[in-house]
Amino acid sequence: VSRIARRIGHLDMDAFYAAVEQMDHPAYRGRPVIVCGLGPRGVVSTASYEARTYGIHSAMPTAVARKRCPDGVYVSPRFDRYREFSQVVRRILGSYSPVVETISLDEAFFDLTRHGAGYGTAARVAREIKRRVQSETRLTCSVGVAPNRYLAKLGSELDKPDGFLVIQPDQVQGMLDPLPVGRIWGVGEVTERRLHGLGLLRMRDIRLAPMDLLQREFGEHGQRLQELACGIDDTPLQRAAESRSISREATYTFDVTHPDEIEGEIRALAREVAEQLQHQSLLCRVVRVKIRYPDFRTLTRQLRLTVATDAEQLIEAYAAHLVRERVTLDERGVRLIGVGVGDLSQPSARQLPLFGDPR
DNA sequence: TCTGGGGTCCTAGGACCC
DNA sequence: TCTGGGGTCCTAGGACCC
Repeated sequence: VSRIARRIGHLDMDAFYAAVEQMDHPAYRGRPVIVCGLGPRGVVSTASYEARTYGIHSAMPTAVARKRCPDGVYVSPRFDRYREFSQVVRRILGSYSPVVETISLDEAFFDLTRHGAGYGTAARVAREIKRRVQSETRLTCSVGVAPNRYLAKLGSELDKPDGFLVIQPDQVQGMLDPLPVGRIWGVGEVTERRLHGLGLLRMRDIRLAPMDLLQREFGEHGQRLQELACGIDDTPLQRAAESRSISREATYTFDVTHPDEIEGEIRALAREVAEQLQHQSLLCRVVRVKIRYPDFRTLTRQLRLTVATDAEQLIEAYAAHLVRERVTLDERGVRLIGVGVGDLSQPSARQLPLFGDPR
């Protein structure tokens, strides 16, 4: 594969869910808005910038947020509404880029390479995209343009909200070196702690670290880590791939204690999963259940089927079997119950029913 | 203050087979 | 009597992302 210099863009809507709520509800504008699970076990999806000044951020328990900002506006997400805006943005990106890689409702990568060599034109086009998104959605976004995905995303992050940042190849090292290692895509809390333990605090430290140290500590991942710290990333943009799993799970306000009730919930979730499977015309060969105990210990049990299926009764029965036979339940009950299917495939002619559709 | 829901990818260990 | 090497498949758990 030839390695052609690229100009990749990344667009990130600013505090997206909260911004949509503020647009739809003028009374919310200028106030701290927190889009979150409203129950006692809910967490924050998105905090508006007003809310962030109270130290509220994504993934924070709603209870904590309420404590920090009792007068905030707390609302549950309306994904259908967000999807509408998301589609507008995607359409705009699609009119400038041959391939748009959607990461989530509020984030996407796009490719500006064909607009010409160098960064002059790419930057101009990206500016235009940003302007159009703003005028067509009335929402602000942040845009990064760089030689690859990883740097483009970093660019949009470094200059938000309402940001615009171009990172050219000769600026990469100077820009990355002082950044904390936690900014590397794929470095979460655990890896960050391990890196700190090794005395590697900034990207520069990883860039200069001996490869055998990184490889000893992180195995295969070590080399990738160093590449990212140097700003190297050759992964191409990809259109949304076929999904590899489908799942439904729920955390209950009160722990579910009775085994019959747990099985009932499992069956209901299994039916929803099967429904979606059928809706997407897919078959599964793995069924799994997930249980989280009150102490947050979490386990999964899965089983492989001999033939791929989308049959509601089968998926329901296997899920019920797994939780009955393979999960230890006691009087403490469970806080979360989940059902999922995996190893998805499209039905082939061979798998079509021989004597008509049994449904 | 107490930890969502939807995903992806990776690793390790055991069973099994030749 | 005391234990190979390589491969595949399956399961479970964990890190990570938005």
